[in-house]
Amino acid sequence: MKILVADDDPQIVRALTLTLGAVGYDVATAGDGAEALRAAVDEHPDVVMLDLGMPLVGGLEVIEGLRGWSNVPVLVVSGRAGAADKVEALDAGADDYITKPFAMDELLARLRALTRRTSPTPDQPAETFGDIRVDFVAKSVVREPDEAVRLTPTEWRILEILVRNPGRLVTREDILTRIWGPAHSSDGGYLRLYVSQLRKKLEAVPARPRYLQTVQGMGYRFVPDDPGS
Amino acid sequence: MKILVADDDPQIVRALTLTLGAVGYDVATAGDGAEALRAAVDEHPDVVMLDLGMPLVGGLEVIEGLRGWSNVPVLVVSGRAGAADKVEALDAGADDYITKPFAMDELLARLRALTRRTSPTPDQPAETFGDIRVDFVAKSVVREPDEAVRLTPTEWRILEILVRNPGRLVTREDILTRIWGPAHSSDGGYLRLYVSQLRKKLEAVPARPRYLQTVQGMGYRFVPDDPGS
DNA sequence: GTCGAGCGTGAGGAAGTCGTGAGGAGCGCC
DNA sequence: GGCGCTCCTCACGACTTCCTCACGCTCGAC
Repeated sequence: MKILVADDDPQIVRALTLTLGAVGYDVATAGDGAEALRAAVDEHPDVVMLDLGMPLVGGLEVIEGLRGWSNVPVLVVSGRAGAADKVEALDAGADDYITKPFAMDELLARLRALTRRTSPTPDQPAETFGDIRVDFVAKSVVREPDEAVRLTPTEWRILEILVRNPGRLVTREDILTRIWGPAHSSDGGYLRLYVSQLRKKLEAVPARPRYLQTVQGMGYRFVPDDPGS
Repeated sequence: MKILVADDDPQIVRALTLTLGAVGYDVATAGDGAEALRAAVDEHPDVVMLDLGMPLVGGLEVIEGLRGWSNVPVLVVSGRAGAADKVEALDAGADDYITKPFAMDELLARLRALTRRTSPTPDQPAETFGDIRVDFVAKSVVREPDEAVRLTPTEWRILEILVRNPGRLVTREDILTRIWGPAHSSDGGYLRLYVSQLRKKLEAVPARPRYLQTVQGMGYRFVPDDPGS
């Protein structure tokens, strides 16, 4: 999570850099408006903290400049407490406005609130192997280039467990309890069936599985493509 | 643009209703937290204004209740000016926090800032598929070149959820809670009905849906046109 | 070579899910 | 009150999914 701090007071910049860095933000800084715009282009911050009263290019102009091509969340930090200033900044495109002096707690909370809205979907959304693409977000499986593969809910759940553990052995018992609950810890024959159907739908040669491999007496293992070969 | 105002002081509610109504908002009101949650389910506001100090069910609990199934923007209005209160509310899921007494100008500006983020879709104001054009801004559907398609409010909401998640599977449960509130997580048969009616109005061959596809046992999926073919 | 355990796979019935037509309740509007 | 619209209930047929059963195969033990 990268944040751009723009303020013409070096002491404030320094204090914010330290504090924000300490709580885990990646911090970029700018000392005036022009620098802030340049930094926004170069660094692609996830959120911008902006002082209104900067020399040369003011905070308002920075907001307007940003909004031309980006919708990164902007938090304005200003010494001016008047409603007119706030209205002006917010209507120019700022997302929040906090007046100096401020409590660091509140600032951090407002930053969290701003970034919360824009950050979801951080992890790996998909996995591909062979000509198959498994999209965990869309919950869809397609055979490249464009053929949808239909899976039943149970098939999907088993595939997800396996593919989310690439290279690792997943015991039969593990899969059974995760799908049918703790009561089913031994296979009545259905797991075999579903794996069989998955292979029929996904493997080029179902009889000789390349990706959904059986480990005798233990369970199953998803073997991803080796990018090295 | 519909706004839900929740405050236990009738005078404030009255003042806000008048002012917000005058600037063009459609206003719903609630006098306590329980009422607020009920109104959120029934009215589906585009933004919620929440007083923290309400009797019975407090503002914080309302936020938590809302966040279980909705991500409507929440602006907290409170007499408590301490940083701790702000942090608590913002971290509970509120998007902004303003202290009483406040300037009406600023309140309106903050509301504009909040709704700006969520109402005009960040990417597209409209989506087209087949000979159908869905305009999110105008909340209208037309069959090209010029025939308006009439949707009921509920139909529109379901269509919007699906079309705003192109290619993604949307769980039946997800749709149900987002439209009928957290109490309805299992289908009594009405979702099926509305989807059926949507298909009748939008699909060329309702019996063989091209765009509004069913995923057995899981939910529905909007499959957009493939621009590549 | 024989045997048995573990696994893959086909067939088929039970159970559940989905689509759709008919129709009643509630509500605002004339 | 009558009308039109929307929401929701109910019921039934069609279809999908789940699971059982049975049988054949593979592979290691002896």
